[in-house]
Amino acid sequence: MTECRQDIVTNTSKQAPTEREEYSFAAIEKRWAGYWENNKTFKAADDDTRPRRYVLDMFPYPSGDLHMGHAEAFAMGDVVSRYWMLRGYDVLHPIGWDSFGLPAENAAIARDAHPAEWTYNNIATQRSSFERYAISVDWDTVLHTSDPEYYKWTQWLFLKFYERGLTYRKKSQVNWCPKDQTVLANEQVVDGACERCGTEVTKKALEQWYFKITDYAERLLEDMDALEGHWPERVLNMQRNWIGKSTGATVTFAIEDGPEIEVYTTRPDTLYGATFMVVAADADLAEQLVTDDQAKDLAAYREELKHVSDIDRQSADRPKTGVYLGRYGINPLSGERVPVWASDYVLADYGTGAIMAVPAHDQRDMDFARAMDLPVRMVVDTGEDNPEDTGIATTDPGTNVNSGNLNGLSGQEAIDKAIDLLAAKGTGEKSVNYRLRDWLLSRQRFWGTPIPIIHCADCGLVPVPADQLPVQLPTDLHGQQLAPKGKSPLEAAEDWVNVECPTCGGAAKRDTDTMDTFVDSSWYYMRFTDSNNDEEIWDRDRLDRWAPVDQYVGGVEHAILHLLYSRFFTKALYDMGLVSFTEPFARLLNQGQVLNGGKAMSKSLGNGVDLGVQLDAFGVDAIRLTMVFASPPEDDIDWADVAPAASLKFLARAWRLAQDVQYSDSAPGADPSTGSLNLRQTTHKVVHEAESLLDDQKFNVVIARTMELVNATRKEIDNGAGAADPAVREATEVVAQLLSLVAPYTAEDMWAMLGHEPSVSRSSWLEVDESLLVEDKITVIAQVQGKLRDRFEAPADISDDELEALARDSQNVQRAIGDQQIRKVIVVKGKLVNFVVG
RNA sequence: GCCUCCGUAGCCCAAUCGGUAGAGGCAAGCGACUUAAAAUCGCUGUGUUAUGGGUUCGAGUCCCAUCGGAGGCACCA
Repeated sequence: MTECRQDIVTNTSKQAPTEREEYSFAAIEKRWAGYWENNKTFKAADDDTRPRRYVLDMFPYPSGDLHMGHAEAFAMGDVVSRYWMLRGYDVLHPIGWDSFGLPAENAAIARDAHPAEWTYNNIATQRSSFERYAISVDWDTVLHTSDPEYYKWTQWLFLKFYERGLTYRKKSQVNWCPKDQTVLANEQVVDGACERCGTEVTKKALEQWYFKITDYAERLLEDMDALEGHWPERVLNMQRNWIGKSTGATVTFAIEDGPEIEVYTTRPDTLYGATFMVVAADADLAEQLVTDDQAKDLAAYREELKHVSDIDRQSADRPKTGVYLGRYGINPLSGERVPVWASDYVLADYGTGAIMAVPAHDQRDMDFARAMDLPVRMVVDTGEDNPEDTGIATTDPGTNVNSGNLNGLSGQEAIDKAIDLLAAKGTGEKSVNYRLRDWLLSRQRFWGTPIPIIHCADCGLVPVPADQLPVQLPTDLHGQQLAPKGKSPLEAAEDWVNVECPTCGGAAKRDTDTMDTFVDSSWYYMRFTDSNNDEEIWDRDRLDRWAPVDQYVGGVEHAILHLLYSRFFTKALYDMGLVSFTEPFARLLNQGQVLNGGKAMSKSLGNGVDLGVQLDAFGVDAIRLTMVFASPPEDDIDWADVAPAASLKFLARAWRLAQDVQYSDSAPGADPSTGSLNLRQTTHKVVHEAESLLDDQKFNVVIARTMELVNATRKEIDNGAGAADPAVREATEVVAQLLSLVAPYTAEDMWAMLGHEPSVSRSSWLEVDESLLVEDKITVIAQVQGKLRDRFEAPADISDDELEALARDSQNVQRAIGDQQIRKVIVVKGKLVNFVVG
């Protein structure tokens, strides 16, 4: 931490180079190192004197030192934070670490150590790099999710959720990573593989802890409407896909000599085409339904399925398999008897785990029907070839046929009518389904928040009383004791596991699983408003003053996982009356990735670019500038395409402006209105544009405008009014302010050279003089039939009539019109005249 | 298969409301300074705005289709 920075001289007073020198990023970095931290320049005041803003970067995982990806993300967040500070807001810009997680455990196993050691060493390294990188954070807010002072409250929240029935245990077929030896949430399985290590995920029947996020599916979906325009379209789309809402009907089928079963369908209009039923082979339902005669077949089929991997199982073109259960169901509308089958193409945990199969209008059912030689009946005529003949299911809307009372209806009409008929008989109703599953939160690993539950043989699940929180991780486990064994390493800590039941005082055991680290990060943004509170989770007033986050910045890889979980937590806490808002992040910016040669940097490809090496070669400011200028923030940056050397050149060019002013007769506070009008117009135009560009997150364009201003100022110094001109000072001050958003060292140095007290971050933003934005002369274009024919200069306040007259006088225009008749003249004020002829 | 976004100069990218296609940078070329070079300064931008239609006085911008790229969901009934 700070002790790593002894080499750096700390400064607390105004300073500037005392004689003319060359731009040296190393010298400038040295001059300002430690300044902002020592002076708490970026500490949130929380004093109600100014409007507030809360800027948050997704907190880092302490995997080692900072890398290029951190450098980009934090450069973007800093632009926003520093800009708002310059605009006079009281900005909360906190920093902390997401410090629980597997890599620490693996490192501990490898070096026979405790995960805390590796974790906190890495945090110290990253902190030191952040300081060098000069991000504008309030260092008093630091928190680590692995600190007992933090996870105490994670456990407290877990119990709040438990009280409300939002946390529960359930046994089911869960995703299991054989390499990490732990269960995984649905969101952590990507293409059938573990999101973290890439190992193919298998299924295991286990009893695990869940959060009931499905209770919030509809609100998570609905509330996205309010985020429209403030979150990237892509992220909203991804979350909508993930929630996967569908509307249809649940339909009850009676079973001959058996229990009735419900099915879910989005196409109740095709009910008359249901020629068989299928239940999920791995569901209990299959076992309940199967007749004694068929029981053997079902058992054999289930055994077979155990050997099919998840990846194979999910591929749609795999031949359909299944087994007849020996039963018949009764179609509630037609009264028809239909056989009941079991297959793995029906999922146990979606809908009711059973379907009515309509082979004519669903390709999966068609494939099954063909494989098992089951009947196919067309009930919707779409005008396409009859699926009974082609084997190709038709799914478009059409006119119902062979459908009793539904005949002649089509599309939504038929669906509504079918539901009405079912409802009248009490055998079905309209219903909604979501693809979203409950969040599996328990993990069989050590380095995470312990689940604060005690298992008592007599009392069952007993929450750890609030006054006994936190349930701390044992500190005496290390090395191999932490190795994955398929059950939690905590089980080995016998002293820790065996406790008295808080209810009956009898012998009991602690829950030995730990929480998914996404639980930790679901609420950290709230804790940041009151990080050091050891009395309560947060002071409600403080939280309400700052939250929700005004601007959140982070990678799109969390589009579903973290962002969805955090939204869920916020809504659940709102319902518990613990917070007064329902969405955590008002605005979201997804910065792109930093690539190299078109590919993501990785060790295996050997194309990594080391951030430290870049910083040493070009300086912090040039690297930050390169990150921001390269492309729009959300686009990827290919490091092979950018030129940090050019950024460095530009910074030197800007810095020299300040030096020229410093060594001229210019004095701070000179009245700029006595200076070059031309340069002043440019300066005010640039500031004016920068304001809207920054609001629109077009940071790369802001840099381009700053470059223009630097060019114009250089020209004024060399071939115009000279360095002592007050307009040159004004322009250079604006350059320093704009640069302070991305190049804090250079900007601070310029500000000092211009004779101001630090910090430039605390200076006041130039108030745009509207009169300087008005141009006195404008270029007007003349068109004939929308084609450009001439352009000419005119006074800015020219009237439409005069403008038209001027255009008529143009020889080019007259030539283009020739002897054609002018039918219409369109005049756009101060811009163009268009003659419509013919 | 379904859903989103994107396609502008050799490259990265600009272009409020539909109104002059080019702001900034890279690369390239030329010039000034220099014994020379580096650094610095200056000058140099003609392109099917992916393609084809449509709307409009006027389309990079709006609509439709196609092609290409990126991403998400997917045996979800």
